[in-house]
Amino acid sequence: MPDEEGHPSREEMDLRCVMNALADPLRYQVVSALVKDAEDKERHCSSFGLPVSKSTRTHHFRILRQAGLIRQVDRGNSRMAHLRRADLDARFPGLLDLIRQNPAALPGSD
Amino acid sequence: MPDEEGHPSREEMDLRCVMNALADPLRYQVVSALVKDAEDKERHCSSFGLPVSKSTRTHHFRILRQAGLIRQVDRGNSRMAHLRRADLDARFPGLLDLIRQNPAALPGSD
DNA sequence: GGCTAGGTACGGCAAGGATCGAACCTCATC
DNA sequence: GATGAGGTTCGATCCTTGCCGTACCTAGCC
Repeated sequence: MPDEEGHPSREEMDLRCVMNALADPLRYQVVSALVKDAEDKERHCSSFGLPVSKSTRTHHFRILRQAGLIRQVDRGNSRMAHLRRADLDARFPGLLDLIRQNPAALPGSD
Repeated sequence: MPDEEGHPSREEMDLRCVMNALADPLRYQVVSALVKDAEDKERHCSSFGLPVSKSTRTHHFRILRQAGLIRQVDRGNSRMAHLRRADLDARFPGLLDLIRQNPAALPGSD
């Protein structure tokens, strides 16, 4: 079962759940940005420039977290997100390569 | 641009569109079944045992077709579907392997 | 030609989910 | 302790979409 913060274990990850998370353009944009980052780089949840309100952002990050795509950790006041690269590579080999080769069409965020 | 029947060319395929198509359990089930089949095997659209009406089936197959996952060809009265294996392997290498390794949890069809 | 089976198109209904604002919580800072 | 920034939760709204039935089209068959 997922931990208290909703992170599934590597074995619990479900491909359809991941697909569903990636089907949304905002969420794909976040994951695509994380994939391009350096290994395990942590990013502020508000650093992706999502054109939505705080509550909507929380909603999208929860879906990404519950799908197992990202891990969120508390850093004092803020919350940092980073790709679960090792878990994803182990559980869904090739997935991150696919995303890397198909970057999100961002409105000027490259 | 897609042809008259809505099949996108290999270059037109969009990963998010594919993800969106695969996010639905019924559609994932269809693609998962096709992936397990022999190379380029054609299947009757009604041979997947989808628990929905004809019109809903048409709806789902259209989405799969427009995403580029399957190709539908007229065979007289019926319409046969087959995986666009070569196109998918070229455009999204590793995707079909992911699906193959994560079969749909079918209600008694294994 | 008439019938049937397989598919599609259309209109409508209902569930899911993307969105927001407001209220609240927590931590860091002053 | 007060303040402010960053996040979450809640309730409401609205749009998408999965679903169906009906009507219609086409091909094959009698």
